[in-house]
Amino acid sequence: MQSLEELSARIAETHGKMSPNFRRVATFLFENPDEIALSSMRENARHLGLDPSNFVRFAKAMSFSGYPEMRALFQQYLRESRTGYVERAQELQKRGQQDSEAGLLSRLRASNSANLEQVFKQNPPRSLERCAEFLLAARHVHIFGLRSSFPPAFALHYVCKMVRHNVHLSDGLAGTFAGNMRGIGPGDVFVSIATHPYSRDTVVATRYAAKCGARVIAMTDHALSPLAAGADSVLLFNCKGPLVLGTSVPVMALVEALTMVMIANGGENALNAIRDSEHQLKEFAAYVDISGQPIGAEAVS
Amino acid sequence: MQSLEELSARIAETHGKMSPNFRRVATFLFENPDEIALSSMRENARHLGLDPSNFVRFAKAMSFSGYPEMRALFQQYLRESRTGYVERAQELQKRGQQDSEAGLLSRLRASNSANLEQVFKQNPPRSLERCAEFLLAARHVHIFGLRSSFPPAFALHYVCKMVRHNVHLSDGLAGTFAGNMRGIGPGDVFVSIATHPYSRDTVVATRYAAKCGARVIAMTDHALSPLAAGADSVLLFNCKGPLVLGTSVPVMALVEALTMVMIANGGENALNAIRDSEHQLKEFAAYVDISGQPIGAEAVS
DNA sequence: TCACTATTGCAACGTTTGTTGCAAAGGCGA
DNA sequence: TCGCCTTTGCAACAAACGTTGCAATAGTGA
Repeated sequence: MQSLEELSARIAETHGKMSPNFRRVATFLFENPDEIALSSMRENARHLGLDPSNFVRFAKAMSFSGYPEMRALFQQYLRESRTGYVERAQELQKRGQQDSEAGLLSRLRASNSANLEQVFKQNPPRSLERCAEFLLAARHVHIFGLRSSFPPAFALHYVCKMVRHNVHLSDGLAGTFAGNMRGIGPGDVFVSIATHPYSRDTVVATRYAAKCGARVIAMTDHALSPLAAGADSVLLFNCKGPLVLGTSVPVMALVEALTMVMIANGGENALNAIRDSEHQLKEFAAYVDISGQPIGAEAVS
Repeated sequence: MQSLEELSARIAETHGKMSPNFRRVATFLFENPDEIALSSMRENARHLGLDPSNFVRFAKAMSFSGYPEMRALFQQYLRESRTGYVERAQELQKRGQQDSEAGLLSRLRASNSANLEQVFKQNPPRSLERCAEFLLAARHVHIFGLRSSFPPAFALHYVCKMVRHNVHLSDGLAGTFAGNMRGIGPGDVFVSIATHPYSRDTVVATRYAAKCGARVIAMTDHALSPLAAGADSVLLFNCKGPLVLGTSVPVMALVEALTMVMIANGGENALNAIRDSEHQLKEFAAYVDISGQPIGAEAVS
């Protein structure tokens, strides 16, 4: 018995022949897997109104050496993919040899779905609205994200720039951090994006912005992130998955949710601004259709 | 002390004046929050080579009544980040009854889910594997994506660069397209990313690359896309959603699926390359922990 | 009905946990 | 150098833990 999947199969197979109490334990396992991992056996027994021994006997009936061995599975599940790059990559390769390529991908898909759910769960509409208000009311908006956090930063900047012109993306090109942030102060908004391990520059810049009196919106992966400390608003997302490196899918979803709320709250102005941007790009023949011909005004879909 | 945020602030505030061991404990908290929740105090102490009492004293120094009270915060956090199916379903129903803001967001979420499903449906493992082989065997890899397609291009480049050094991202900085692609030819791979409306530069560059004999991987939104014509491999994704502008979430998922397959197929070499990248970043103190201190080798868990 | 078996709570066992007093070690100013 | 304060490991403690033998109970077949 080495995986939750095996345990699940074993339970399903014997569920019909179980005693009432065993059945209650089994049900509890499925409905509260996190509690198995986090709470003690006795606590869970108390919560169920059962004697602790039921849990021990259940574990042994499932051919574990004891309860701790069974619980270890649930703990492992909870911390799955929360290890370092290297370990995760090794696991990835192991799995790749065992399972088919398709299995790997389906795991990725499952993790994506779960992470997306979490983004919407962890960040209530109120949080997003609050951030959107900050952005719309800001004198200047600075967006900061490095390395793997650069794509979402760029995406946020790309959209914000359409709605408002005073939006700046710090890409650190040729060490221009300081220059980009010159003059930041009260009335400005600083959006910083980072996940563990946190880039030094991002942390420093965020603290500097806060010190200068700017409002700070932190988009990060954990409430304990150095970005979250002292931020005016914190938006959370998960970046853990079966990938070797963190996934950016949830951040992107979060960024897009934020921009959507911002545009919705920005009224006609925001919509018109976007329409203008689009039109301008077409004017400059930035886009082409399938034949390679520039898209003219009449070709707008 | 009732929340992780408060704890975070308290630690950040006193981190400078902490004793060496306390600092190690603090660092451990931030880098392994899950282990605090899941493992026992003694286990974590063992893992750190520290006496258990350090943890107790640390908790008390942070004005907890004892270690369990501190750990409860971490457990609660882990619990909340992983809610059960039932709660999720209930919330889903609630969402439907809520105001328009939430309605918009739930539409966004639904569209995200659907698009993600489609990414995995439209691109069978075989396609991804084929692309991964191209990338791993290439002499040089060029990645091209502009505007809203730049984030996924950057993300792809960021990961590929860890595995292979001969990967180039065309960002069009100062009109350097042509320069970046100089010398492209047989044995090279050109990855181009674009959605409707297609950037003129991307189309031109892609055709040029194909003409030079490079293999072309097209990541685009439609089989009829100008990128798909003449490409050696086409990966498709959807970019339509309730947003005014297209969504980048599906492309990111596609990019990450591709990189995952690539790493899984890359063997020890890919693994070592990532290990090197990671190490190099820490060498240069690119990352910090909560206090703003560089993450040194001894802090690597 | 009786006898047999499976089920379950109880109570005690040894283990591990979180905790704390104490003393040794280390650092710093006078 | 001395003396003081902080830091840290050690060892012992109570509490909580997982575990198990035993007896009471409930259920089943003859």
